[in-house]
Amino acid sequence: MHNDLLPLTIPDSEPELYQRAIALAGYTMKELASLAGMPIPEDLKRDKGWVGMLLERYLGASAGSKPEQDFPHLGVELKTIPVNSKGNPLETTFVCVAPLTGNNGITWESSHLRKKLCRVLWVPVEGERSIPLAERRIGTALLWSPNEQEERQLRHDWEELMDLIVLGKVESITARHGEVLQIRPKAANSRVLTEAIGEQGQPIMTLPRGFYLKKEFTRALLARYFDL
DNA sequence: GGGTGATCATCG
DNA sequence: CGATGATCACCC
Repeated sequence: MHNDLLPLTIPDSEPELYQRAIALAGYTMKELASLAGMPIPEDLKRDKGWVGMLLERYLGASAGSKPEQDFPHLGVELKTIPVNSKGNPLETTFVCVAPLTGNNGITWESSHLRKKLCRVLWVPVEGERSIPLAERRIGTALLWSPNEQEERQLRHDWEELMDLIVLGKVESITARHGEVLQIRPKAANSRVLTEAIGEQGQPIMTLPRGFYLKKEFTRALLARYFDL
């Protein structure tokens, strides 16, 4: 362990960010939390974002709640991804909130989702519940941008899902829509409501939704780099 | 309420 | 037993 692992500055270039991420590979949550002076919860039941926050700290991401990328000056988004012993994702990946109103004139090119996914620093983390949180290890990070096929898939699903939203069919959307991208609830609980477009074009109140990447999509992109 | 970080837990 | 729908904590 070395204190160089915990910089107090934000990275000023993409290579620097990448080097910081790579340097974390192999360390356990216990080691990193200890050096950062962060208490470790027993599990993630009530601290679901804990690993993400820990990594933000080590990589110099501007913490907090911004609809922007984690590294706006670099145009890079940070995502931690829980994986099993084979390196396959254990969970889908939240990308951003699905906009349910104000979508006139919004295109794939101008979409929030495309911006978030144009450059992502993926940090795999052991996520199996059989491993105590403190003993889980960081994997080897990778910098990714969608290739032609991935962008095509994302765009296709995004356009299909956004069409349903704009046409007032948001409440008929299930997680089964979309090949690589899905829309699921994203809220504190099922009583939370937000405005959307109803079937007759009228305003309705509905559960807030988010865009999530399906596991097969992230599995494939991780493998694409692993096999290099 | 609407964002950030995500995983939980029930059900088919 | 994996995926869908639900939920947890914190910020402003």
